[in-house]
Amino acid sequence: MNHWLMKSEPDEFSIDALAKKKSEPWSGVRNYQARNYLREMRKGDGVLFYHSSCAEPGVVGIATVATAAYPDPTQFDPHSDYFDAKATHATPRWSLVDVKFKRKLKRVIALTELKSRAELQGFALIHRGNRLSVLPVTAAQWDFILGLE
DNA sequence: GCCAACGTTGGC
DNA sequence: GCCAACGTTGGC
Repeated sequence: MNHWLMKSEPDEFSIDALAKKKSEPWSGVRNYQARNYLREMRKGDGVLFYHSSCAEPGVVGIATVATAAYPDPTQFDPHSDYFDAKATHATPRWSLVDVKFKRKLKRVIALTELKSRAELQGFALIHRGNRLSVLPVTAAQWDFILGLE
């Protein structure tokens, strides 16, 4: 099993929204590196749910990858913000996975706290300038972060 | 294929 | 709201 971190703006889609919906197609990723990580995901992989662009950015919950990657339907929808005229059903460009709620953390593990930990200095999230919305997490990083809870 | 312009992300 | 980082686009 692999581990990942997925960012979401809580004003758009929060951990509480995921809790209500149980499972959600993670549409709208339009970055090739992030897309490639989505394609590497397997059902059952662990996901740290991260709130970005908000008062307290940080890890707020745990989710599970519920499906392998499949074509993101919003790329074919001309009415969608995520429409991509260059994508076709024969050659889809963008992928998504379904993400299933597991649980909220007892507290927010803030970005500032993650940055302060020597154990996480190799963690992609805390590298300055990293804007990827989907990131790999090592088993050691996963265990350490959840150990902070 | 280079690279300047532009747009987006996201912390602060 | 600012701005640094950086991915994408498009002219050449």
